[in-house]
Amino acid sequence: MPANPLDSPRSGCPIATTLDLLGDRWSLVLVRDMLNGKTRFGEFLDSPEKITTSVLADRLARLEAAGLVRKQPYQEAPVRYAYELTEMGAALKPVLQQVCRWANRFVPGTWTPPAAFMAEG
Amino acid sequence: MPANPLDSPRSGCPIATTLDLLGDRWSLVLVRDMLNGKTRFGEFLDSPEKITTSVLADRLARLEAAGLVRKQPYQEAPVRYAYELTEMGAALKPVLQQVCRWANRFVPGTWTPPAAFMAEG
DNA sequence: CCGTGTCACTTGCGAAAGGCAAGTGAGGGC
DNA sequence: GCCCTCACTTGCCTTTCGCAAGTGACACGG
Repeated sequence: MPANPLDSPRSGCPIATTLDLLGDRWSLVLVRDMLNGKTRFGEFLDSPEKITTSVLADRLARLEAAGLVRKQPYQEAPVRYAYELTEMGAALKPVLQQVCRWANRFVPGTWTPPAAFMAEG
Repeated sequence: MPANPLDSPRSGCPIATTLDLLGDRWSLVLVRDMLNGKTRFGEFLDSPEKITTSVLADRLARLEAAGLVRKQPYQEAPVRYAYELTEMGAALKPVLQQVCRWANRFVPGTWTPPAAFMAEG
């Protein structure tokens, strides 16, 4: 796949184009974690879904290339980076809220997200 | 992957569980087509994203196993099947509408969906 | 009958992506 | 000097994807 899938979408359909970028099992899990305040590599590894380091590094790079995530050093010596959502990335929140509503209604056993996450949507 | 990923979710998180089922580049494209009235194998092949027959057969089977899609014969001799969304599948419409709003706002070059698709959301 | 065509798939194969485990390197603490 | 943490990278193997071709049931035309 290209580094930034938005460079060569399969079609102009907004759904297909979004799936070119986010249509895998991990990207939106990372967006979820960032919406919940996680910023560091090690924090993403701690999530219960257990992403591997190689896939995590790849997804962070792709999300950054696509403009959803910004990578900033939060300290020097040694340099450590914080990953945070851009406006474009944070704007996926209503999408994830709808996903949660759907899953809570139709898929038994899914957790109810914290009220703070579902608010203002 | 298991035939029905909802049998062994990575976690109880509604987002992760939904991605176990729909987190690939094709499933939601098919849901989109069905929401737009397509029902037959050949119709899905005609979409501009050009899914291959093997992936299409696999995704239809998985969506059926998960309860999002119902497969019904619409004629005999030869038997031909129509695929249509169940209530669970059709309930993904608000998710796709949010995806369209996001993409139209942030991804240049995406088509504006027909008003009928975006209505009542 | 016999070939041609359509529909709905299945099969085979090489390429790409994903999962797992181990390694690396910069620095901090003792 | 030694071990620890953090943030990755590398290698290897398995799974999935994409493309192409093949299959089987039937309708239609000549």
